[in-house]
Amino acid sequence: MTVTLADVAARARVSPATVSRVLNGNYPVAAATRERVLRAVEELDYVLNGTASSLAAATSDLVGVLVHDIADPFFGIMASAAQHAIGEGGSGRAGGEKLAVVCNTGGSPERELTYLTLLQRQRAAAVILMGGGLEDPVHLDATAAKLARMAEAGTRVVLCGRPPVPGDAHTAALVFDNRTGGRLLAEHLLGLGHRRIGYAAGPADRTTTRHRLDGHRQALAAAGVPEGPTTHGPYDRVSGHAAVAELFARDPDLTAIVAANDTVALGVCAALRERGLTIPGDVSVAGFDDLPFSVDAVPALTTVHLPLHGSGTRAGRLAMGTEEPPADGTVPVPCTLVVRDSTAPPRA
Amino acid sequence: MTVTLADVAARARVSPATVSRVLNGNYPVAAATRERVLRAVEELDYVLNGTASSLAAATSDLVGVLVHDIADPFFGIMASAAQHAIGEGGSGRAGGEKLAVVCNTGGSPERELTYLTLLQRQRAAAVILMGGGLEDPVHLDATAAKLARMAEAGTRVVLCGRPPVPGDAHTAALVFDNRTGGRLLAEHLLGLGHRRIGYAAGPADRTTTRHRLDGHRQALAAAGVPEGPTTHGPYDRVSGHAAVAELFARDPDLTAIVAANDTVALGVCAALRERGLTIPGDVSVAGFDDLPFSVDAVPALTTVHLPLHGSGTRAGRLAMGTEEPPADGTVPVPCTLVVRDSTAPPRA
DNA sequence: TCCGGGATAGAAAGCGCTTTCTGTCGGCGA
DNA sequence: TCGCCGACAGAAAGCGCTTTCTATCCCGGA
Repeated sequence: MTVTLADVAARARVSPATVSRVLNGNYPVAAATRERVLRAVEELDYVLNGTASSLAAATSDLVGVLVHDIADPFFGIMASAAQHAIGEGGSGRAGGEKLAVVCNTGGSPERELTYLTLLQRQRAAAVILMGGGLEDPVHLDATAAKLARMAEAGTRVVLCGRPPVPGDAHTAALVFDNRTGGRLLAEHLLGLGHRRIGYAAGPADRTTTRHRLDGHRQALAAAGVPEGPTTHGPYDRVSGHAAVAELFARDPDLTAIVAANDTVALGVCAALRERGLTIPGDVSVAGFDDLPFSVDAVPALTTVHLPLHGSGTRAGRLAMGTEEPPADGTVPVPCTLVVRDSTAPPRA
Repeated sequence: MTVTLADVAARARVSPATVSRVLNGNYPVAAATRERVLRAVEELDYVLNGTASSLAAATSDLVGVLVHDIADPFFGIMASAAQHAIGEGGSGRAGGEKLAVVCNTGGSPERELTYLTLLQRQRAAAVILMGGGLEDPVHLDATAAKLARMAEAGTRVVLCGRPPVPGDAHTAALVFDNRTGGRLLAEHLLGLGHRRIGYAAGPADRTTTRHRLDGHRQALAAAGVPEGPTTHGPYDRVSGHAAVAELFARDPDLTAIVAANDTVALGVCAALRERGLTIPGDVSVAGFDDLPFSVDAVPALTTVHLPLHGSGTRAGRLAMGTEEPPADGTVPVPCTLVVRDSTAPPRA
């Protein structure tokens, strides 16, 4: 049926062991023999059976990358960078590369667990979890437990943009400084003179959402400015669009709106325009993440830049073991404010 | 070390065979026995070894989804939909789901082949290739040959947005009617009165690019309007931005620009604005794909809608075997024109 | 000339599961 | 009452590879 290693061995007139050694290259084989084997491989069009190989060697070439939503550029960029880093990062078993696979959890903890189990089944070499976790302690625990077990079994675990599990020594974590990001944005608006700032936040139960909000509130409190209205919704434009009505209902005199991220900001802008309001003339709008389209938005979005690409790359390297994590496993990732055209001093 | 099926069997006081049967559920097992086994699984926290299972059963739960670039929403949306369809689509072996893995080829045929080999190694259950192929016959042949071999070995192959391989009976293909899309867009602009239309096209060597361009030219020819300047570049905003200077250099009197896709259109708009030109007052701009941000662009983009989500879902179903492909394996996907604010009659 | 040892290659024992082939047992028709 | 059959469970033979343990060969040094 399909060509097996034994067939290659027969054709090259060597033992299966030798073929395996040629393929894996971690044992001396005479040049002539190697040549013969490689020719046989070529002639028979042999493809190694990865499942058998993984089984026998008790390791695999699979690296899982779990994201909330691939279609969201935030994850797309990080995942893509990680996959690239993993592809580059030296050869896996059998002279091949690692297979970096990205899986969509849809932000659902159940799916996340399902995928983790699947990856665990495949004895994945590493797993990268991208994106904020849930605040819900039940799910947190379940996930943490599973990750701990996987780490124990030799799977490298990397968190990217998600807070580290307290007390877990096995996992490396890249943590975005969302709190500072939120603070910077608020300080920027306060500095421009805004005093009534609405906040179209992300889902209430995610760590990312809370951290950004925390920083925002911290800045307001420090300036002695009362907190404006806040809404919660998914990280999409519809959510931003819907937020506007709600925010204005709760404070008709808003002069600025901070959005959960750039995509939400786009929705906010659209809704403001529909109300006949200009940006930033009537209302200033700020986003988060500095996604690629933000610079082309009209007006170009003031936002908080997150080094998405770089973080994805580092996550990939950590997963490959190419880069060693710091002692405490946590790699802080700074956020920087990017001021563009969507924010300006309030009119009056 | 790790818990194996034999451990579970011992604990449940049954044979390994029985445990396997309980787990796979394709053989009668007495309720009481099943119960006992499941309890043992639970108690020991047993996780099936997917590699062993795949090896023994000669199939796997892996479904590969190859895309040019996850970070591009075009692919993100399709991949995400496909992954969802695959997740839903009934249980894989061992009561689990299929593991849909998406891989970034970066549009490089070498990486595409590498990933295909990796997937072939893993004895993937199916492979979905998303995005236009290369025009280059050498690479086409290499890929086609590999796909044929995989299909022969039982892997289901689905092409999505890529023309079918002529004479290949094994693969199903969802083909976007890019030609009609290009034609519709051109006819729309011609109908508005435009006679000098520039085209910021995608990479010259991709089928998608050529098909869109073909349709565009066909419409111009039918109307007896001479073809305007054309540039080629990647599907990103920078490419669109750069195209503008080039297009105007070749025809300073352009009244409309068609972009390779919406992302490119964004770059075109930005460059036009930098030149002090208004859209659509001075120049009309049209995109392609109807990506989510197009409706929020300012002005909202006239574009060609591609049912990305639906196509991804269908591709997923075809890969799962949930949906049967038509006899000739080709599923045509229609494009529809979406007229928004970025196109208007030319000034004079 | 003889021997120790480095360099290769082979034999064979698994890796952890699936599945075919055999039972075993209780019940039912004759 | 006997025999047959269906329902269930176990034995054991792999699936295709890796890797340890051995064997062989040929070299240089004594």
